[in-house]
Parts: sequence; structure tokens; C-alpha cells
Amino acid sequence: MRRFKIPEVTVGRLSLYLRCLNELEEEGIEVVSSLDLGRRCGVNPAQIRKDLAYFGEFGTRGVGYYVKELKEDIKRVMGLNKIWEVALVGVGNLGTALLRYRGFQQHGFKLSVAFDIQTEGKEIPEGCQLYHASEMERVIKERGIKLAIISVHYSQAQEVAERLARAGVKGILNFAPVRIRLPRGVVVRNVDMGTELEILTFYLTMKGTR
Amino acid sequence: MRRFKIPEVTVGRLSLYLRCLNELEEEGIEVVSSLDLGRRCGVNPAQIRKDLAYFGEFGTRGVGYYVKELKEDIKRVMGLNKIWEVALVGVGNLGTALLRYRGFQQHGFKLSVAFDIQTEGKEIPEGCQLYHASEMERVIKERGIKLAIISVHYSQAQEVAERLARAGVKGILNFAPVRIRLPRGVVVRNVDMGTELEILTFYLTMKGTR
DNA sequence: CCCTCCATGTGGTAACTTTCACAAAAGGTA
DNA sequence: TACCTTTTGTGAAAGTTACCACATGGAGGG
Repeated sequence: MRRFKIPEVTVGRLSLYLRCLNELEEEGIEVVSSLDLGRRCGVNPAQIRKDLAYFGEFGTRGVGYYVKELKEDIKRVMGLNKIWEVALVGVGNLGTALLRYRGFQQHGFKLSVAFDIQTEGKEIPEGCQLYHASEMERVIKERGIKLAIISVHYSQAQEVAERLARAGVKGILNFAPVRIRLPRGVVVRNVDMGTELEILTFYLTMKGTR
Repeated sequence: MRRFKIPEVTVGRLSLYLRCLNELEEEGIEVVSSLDLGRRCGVNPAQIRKDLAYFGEFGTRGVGYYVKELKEDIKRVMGLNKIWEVALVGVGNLGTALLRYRGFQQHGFKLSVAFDIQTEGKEIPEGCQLYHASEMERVIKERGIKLAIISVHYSQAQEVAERLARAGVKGILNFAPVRIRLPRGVVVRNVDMGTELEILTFYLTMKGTR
């Protein structure tokens, strides 16, 4: 049970295992081996065991993993055994869609506050409150929010990120097409849909050229 | 100029360099060294040179890279010197937002057709046509579309992907939270926003625990 | 035309990830 | 209890990716 330097890919796979385990649970399967789990989610079984070994011994030799238990263990390890409040900054097209997206709620995230420089005429779902961007620091500090999503124009993303960090946010998911850089202590993940499409065209073009 | 087995991370970085080069061009900077470019986008300069070396020699020793030239070279390598038509399947919350998202157009992608099982009462932007899902194969074949975005419910994502592949699509960007698996010949990229948030909570939780 | 300067392109190596392969342990059976 | 089957947990090997360090070769000046 060593806790140092967990590779990011491992963490991503934990999330994947979690999804598979949920499926297995729904199907009424109670025990699963790394081989079967691996087949399901397209990961080498040894890889699964190594990933899990970073955090402890969750299996039973000769048997496998108890689905329900492993699920809870992974949730605990990833900090998903509680509900996380998330702030969303930038209620444009994408921001609005993200507010309505049900996938977050299902995974224990609650988009409870949103910010924009324009607060008129926006449709905000139940349970979420819209504030003017100038109130960002105050509201985030008051509610002790640690997670934020940035969906503003790329020219403002870096500045918004810095303000969020100063307000006490510790994790940022950035949808603007700039690589945000912040001092250590804040984790940033950049989701760039343009890049994703470009990677696809690259491989499509390659195939033709070769 | 070897063309075999380009790592995916390299391709992603090419896209990043492209963005930086656009910025540099806007600022009127004509020549850039790998050192400066590296500082801008947070990549080691040797890394940049290695990445580019997969595709040829684009720089001039003692000088650096000519911004405009390198930009065009990267665009050519990635197949971005043309406009790509993209089909979108699933016009729900997320799908609608993606249709309206301007970032794609700016990078040479045109969301020209969309499909859903429900075609009534959807607001579709100019230049994009909405069809019933049953017409998917026909329309995609007729227009020779090679790229598609999936934003349907996760329970249908795999099936939609298979239909797209049969209709001739070669690259799929999947926003549904399932890892889509297809036979070789079709490139799939999964964008999973739930996983992204979970990776953040993992690192936030870790920091506290350690 | 030669010499100096400077940033590229690249061989080698270090760091990291994935996979293999097997000893260790748990559970069932006689 | 002893033995057999099964699957974990893990050390070591293989495979990738990132980085260092320097020879190479343009460009510009004298």
C-alpha cells in the first residue's frame, strides 16, 4: 500500500473499472476475476491487478474480487464516497449543456453554482444558482467549493483559473482550448474537443498516405 | 521521415503546437525556437524537436522555425488543410451545445448533418441539417462523411458506433460514458467528462490523506 | 570565403508503463 | 488434514516515452 506517485493513466482506469463494476452489479454478478473484468473493459488483467495494488489488497486468491466491495473500495480511494459541489464558470452554449448534463449528478457531483458576466435570460436547472461573475470569489469561499469547471472564452480562461485558485478551488476542469497553467496545489485537467477531432483526422490522413 | 507508429501523445502535442503557432502569428512573431515555443506551451524543447522529427525537418539550424511555414506543415501532416464534414448523432443537451459550439468551425470542421430519433422541436443552426436516425446510413454514405460525434445515451452508443462504421465513417469522437470498441479500420476517441472530474477528486483526496 | 554563433536534429540514456510469469494463499474436496 | 484448483499479488523483463547532450550545418559578419 504505497501512496506515492500514482500515474494518471492508473487513476483514469480506476474510473473505468468503477463503471464496469456498476454494470456487473446491475447484472447481479457478485464476484469477478481480473481476467473477466479485463475482458469487459479492454484492459490486461495484470494491469488491473497492478493498478489496484497501489492502494491495497482487495482480492481473494483463488476467487477474485467481490464486486460490491471492490466498488466501494475504489470509490473510497478516489474520494467518491461523498457528494462534491462544483462551480461552473461561463454559461454559454457549452456551459448550459454541462449544467443540464445528467452524467455528473449520477457520479456524485452537484453543479450547485454557476457564474457569468451576463445573468439575464439564462435558463438554469433546479438546484443550481446563477451569480454574476464579480461574486465568484465570495460565493466560492462561503460555500467552500473545491471543484470548478471553466467553459468561458479561451481569452479569459487563464484569468478565471487564477481567480478560482485564489478563492480556494483545488481542482479545475477546463474546456477552453488553452492549456491553463497554475502553481502547484491546484490540479488542472484540460479537455480540448478541437484537439480530439484533430487527432482523428491525423490518423485518417495517415492511413491514406501510407 | 519515418511514418510508422506515431505515439498518440505526439499527435496531441502537434495540435497544441498549432494553437501556439496561431497565437504567435497573431502577435506578428515570424520565427520561433523550440525553446521559446516550449516555454509557451509547457513542453520540453527536445520533445518538440523529436515530435516534429517524425515528419521531416522543418527548422533551420541556428535560426529556429518559421512560424507560418511550420503552421502549414503541421496542418498538412494532420490533414487539416481541408474542411472536414462531421456528422453528429444524438441531439440532446450535449449534442445541441456541440452543434452551436463555434470552436469546431474555427478549426476547419463543419457539423453539416445531425441525427436523432426525435426530429421535432429542435433548434438547429444554419448550415446543418437534422435527419431522423433511421436515415443515418443513407445520408452518411451519400455525402461520404468520414467523421462522426456520438452524443447519445450510453446504452445506445455501441450500436450507433457500429452503424456509423458500416456506413463508412472512419473516425468517431464518443462523448457517451462507455468505452466503444470497434474493429480496426475505425479510430475511436472517448471523451468522458465524468472520468475527468473523478481524476480531479482523486488528486484532491490524495493530497488530504497523505 | 572563411569563421563564429546558434538552434536544430539525433544517438544514447533515464524514467516510466505495461506485460509476463510464477510463488503464495485461499477455498473446496476427499 | 492433505491435496488440488484457481486466481491473486508482485519481481523481473519488455516495451514506450521523455530528456539530455552534443555533433551538425545554416546564416551572417568581417
